[in-house]
Amino acid sequence: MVSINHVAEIAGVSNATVSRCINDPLKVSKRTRAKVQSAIADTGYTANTLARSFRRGKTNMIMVVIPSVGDPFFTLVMEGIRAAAKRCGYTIMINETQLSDLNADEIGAMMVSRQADGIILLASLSPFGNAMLSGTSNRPIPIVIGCETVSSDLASLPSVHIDNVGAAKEATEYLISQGHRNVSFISGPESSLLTKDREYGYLKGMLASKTTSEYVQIEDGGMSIHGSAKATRKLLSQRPRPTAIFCANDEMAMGAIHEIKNQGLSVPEDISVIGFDDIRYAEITDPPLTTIYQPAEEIGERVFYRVLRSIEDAGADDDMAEIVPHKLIIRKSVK
Amino acid sequence: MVSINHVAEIAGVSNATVSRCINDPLKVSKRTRAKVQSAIADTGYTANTLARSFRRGKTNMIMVVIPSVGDPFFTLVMEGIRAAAKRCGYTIMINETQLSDLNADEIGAMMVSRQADGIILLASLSPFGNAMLSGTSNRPIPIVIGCETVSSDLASLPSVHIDNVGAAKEATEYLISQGHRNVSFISGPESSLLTKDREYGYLKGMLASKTTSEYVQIEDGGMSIHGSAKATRKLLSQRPRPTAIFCANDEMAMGAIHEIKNQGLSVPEDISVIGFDDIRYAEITDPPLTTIYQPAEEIGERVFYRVLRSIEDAGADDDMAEIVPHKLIIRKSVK
DNA sequence: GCATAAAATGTAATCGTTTACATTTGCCTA
DNA sequence: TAGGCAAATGTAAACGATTACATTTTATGC
Repeated sequence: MVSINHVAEIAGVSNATVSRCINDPLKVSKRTRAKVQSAIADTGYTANTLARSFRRGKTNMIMVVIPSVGDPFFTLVMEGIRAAAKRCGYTIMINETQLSDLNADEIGAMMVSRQADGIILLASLSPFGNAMLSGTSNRPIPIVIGCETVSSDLASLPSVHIDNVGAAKEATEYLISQGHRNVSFISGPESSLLTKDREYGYLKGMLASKTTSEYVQIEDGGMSIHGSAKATRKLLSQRPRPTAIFCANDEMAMGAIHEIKNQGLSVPEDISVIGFDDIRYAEITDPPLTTIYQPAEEIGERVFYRVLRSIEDAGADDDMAEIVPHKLIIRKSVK
Repeated sequence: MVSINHVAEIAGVSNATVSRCINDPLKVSKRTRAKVQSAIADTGYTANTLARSFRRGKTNMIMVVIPSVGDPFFTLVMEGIRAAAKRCGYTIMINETQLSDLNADEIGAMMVSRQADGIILLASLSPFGNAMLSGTSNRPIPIVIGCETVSSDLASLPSVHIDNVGAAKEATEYLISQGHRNVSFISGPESSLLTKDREYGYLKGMLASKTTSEYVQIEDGGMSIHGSAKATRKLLSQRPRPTAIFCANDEMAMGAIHEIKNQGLSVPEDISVIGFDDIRYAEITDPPLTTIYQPAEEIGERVFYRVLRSIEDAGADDDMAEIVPHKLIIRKSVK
């Protein structure tokens, strides 16, 4: 493999000159620049990224930890991250880590491995404290949470997300305003704090209304289509039967709709369904899904810039939560 | 940041001993091992991955190039890759590159950047030749194609995929066997060779039958829900109207079904729809989607081991295509 | 043409590991 | 206890880039 020294030899200059020619071309005379460039072309030289990153102590990579690459919502967030990263000359590395596997120590290990300049966490952490996460100054590299929130057990981390509690409350209130009294909620796993926030929002919405405060029913849908279908089956078998089901994300709403139809009932005539996220399938479900829209790409973009700012200026990190607006999208799955 | 030298000093040994203690503990005496280990624990030392990779000339990373991280089918393939990679101590790096952006030169650049020990391409290459892709020995690091096929313009590359032509022909023949004569095909973009193969399979199926050989209709659905909906609208406006639509992937089938219903028609009573891939949504569409199943995780696993073999033994690379079996899954979208 | 400043280039140290080779230590046997 | 061999450890040179500092070349003004 051709190295910078090889190029230097061919061009008849020192390796330092070749390096300058690549990284700061104006520092080298036109004549030598031409020589070096043709030597580079002749040899087909490309800088060894590892050597460079090692020496510079900077990889220009951001690691994104994501619970599931297949999630259509996170895909959009990723898209926002990717676009911003590209603009800024960063490469993103996706690390798919199941929620349950993820604990603060593992993140700590990632942080010190120096393979990335920063970490974006599209997942919540298990509530095990870790020195590296407490306090800006202890973190070897910056870490920002997107979409999710942080357990209060941990020192707070900078984050970008919607007001999950408020949005879920809004969705619940919408169902109530449509005349629903028996509203059930299909939640995600314990490990997803964001889901707990939505659950809390549901509860707040239900309890705020005298008419519904007695009917509160929560079933775990495991954040999957099948889990949600199963949860729906259980909900439908209970009496009084829910007239509306609020799912913690759209994919679970799809599972719920499927199961409701399977039982010979129809949406929204018999049961209304409302989702969360507004993924790309939401408008083509049958009926089209009423849901909460999150500005996914914007979250991605903001979360990236947040990390970038901390990379460039370690002091800029402020551990604040940045709240972006959500929106209720009314389609046809709620009557 | 604490380095190996620091640990060595604390433990009162040389850095070489610390290194051995980490990489080949049996080579160091029990007594020193204990000293070193406690020094590591005291200092919280973690090896600098960059320095290590640089020195070793090996990163233990595999780069996966994927057209869209959100694609539910590729997600499954990724899952297979990831599981196998984990077993073998490799980290995977996902590089999402839009099909249209991807050309052989860019891949070449990735190859020489040495950031990964191997490349898995879940995408086809633009038909621009590149010396690095022609002939095993020219490639700095191994590259294997998964799911997709390679343009014959390029020298062949090792690959793992189903028989797309055969599977598409089978799907078409199934429609014909159900009595359909006017079968239309919704294809993907030119850049996706896999889609072209499926198109070719469709053509073969249609032309093999005297009854359908005159009706051949192909519309570009751009591999997206919306593109497919648009293509479907066009197909439905034509006379004679298709009685069945074969979509090059399931997501486009979802778009087609949505549009058919939008027009007040029903599936499969008025129009039958068949998809390809058997993604997780296929069984919850309304009606559940008849489609071609691909062993996605198995493909991922095989493609990983293929790369691994080439990494461990450069001569093992054989440029052969490995064909895995597919299966027609009959659900309710075809009558 | 000379002094001087500025620009261009070269020299060599450095980043943190690994590892070939050299040296020391420990153990066993005669 | 000396001799010899194996095991354990140390020494120092890589890996390929960047960069502070030293040196050379070029440009400028007189």
